[in-house]
Amino acid sequence: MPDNDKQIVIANRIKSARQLAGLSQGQVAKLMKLHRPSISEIEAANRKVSAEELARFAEIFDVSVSYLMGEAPDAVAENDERLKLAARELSKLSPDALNGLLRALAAVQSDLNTGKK
Amino acid sequence: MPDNDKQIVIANRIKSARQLAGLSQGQVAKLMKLHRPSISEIEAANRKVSAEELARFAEIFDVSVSYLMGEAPDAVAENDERLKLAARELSKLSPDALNGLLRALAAVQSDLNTGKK
DNA sequence: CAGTTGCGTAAGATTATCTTACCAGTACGT
DNA sequence: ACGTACTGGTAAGATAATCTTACGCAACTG
Repeated sequence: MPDNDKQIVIANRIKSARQLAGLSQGQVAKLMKLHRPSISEIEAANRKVSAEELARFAEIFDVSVSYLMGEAPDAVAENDERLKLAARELSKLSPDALNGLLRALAAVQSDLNTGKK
Repeated sequence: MPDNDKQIVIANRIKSARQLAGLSQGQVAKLMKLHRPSISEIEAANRKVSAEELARFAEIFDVSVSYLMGEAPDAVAENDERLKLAARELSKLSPDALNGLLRALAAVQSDLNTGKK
């Protein structure tokens, strides 16, 4: 499974973040309400980390979740030029208006898909 | 255990992001190399989501990981994620429909600006 | 040396997930 | 109406992951 790369990156980030936070595995285990061996296995990439656990790690170490996931800071890929224009229009709306519009759009789309209306 | 709240939030975000992306559970299951019932259970918050899986969901739906985690209600970032989803909805419309919608948006916007409603 | 702390790891018990299957609702064409 | 296909929820046994306890070892400290 060459897809474990991600898990290894996450494991390494967790370990280094813990060390930089000056915490022992035992202390972290207590804060996470886990047993110490679990922390050890997580840092060795022998155990998966759930999304909830990842959020808690980020809290404890005071880092962002995306950092623990080894993500690049900026990742807003906009391919279609028209989408940019549409998004720019939308960005001028208030959050409430945007909310309503999103629902309306979803409705329109499902109508198109099902051939209704 | 208000600790399951997080998982419920994540589950809801995944479900709504999937729907807005116009994908069925089966399609997502294929992309994730999981079985469809697993997607169903994840969206029902009956199964945990691993960090790796969360990253993959974010890829597939083209949203940020932190959005799926229900994090950082940084109004701007939140708005940005919703804009992405809205923009993708727009891309599914016909050119004519899109043009009309853009005009309607401009009208709505001017209404907002002038305090009308 | 004796005690402590931190970390890694093993093994059986426990729990979660997977896999297959069946079900109901919806939409569409015959 | 019918049959077919697509979507989503859920059950049950098989499978895989995690937990829990325990042991071992190295690096310190008094």
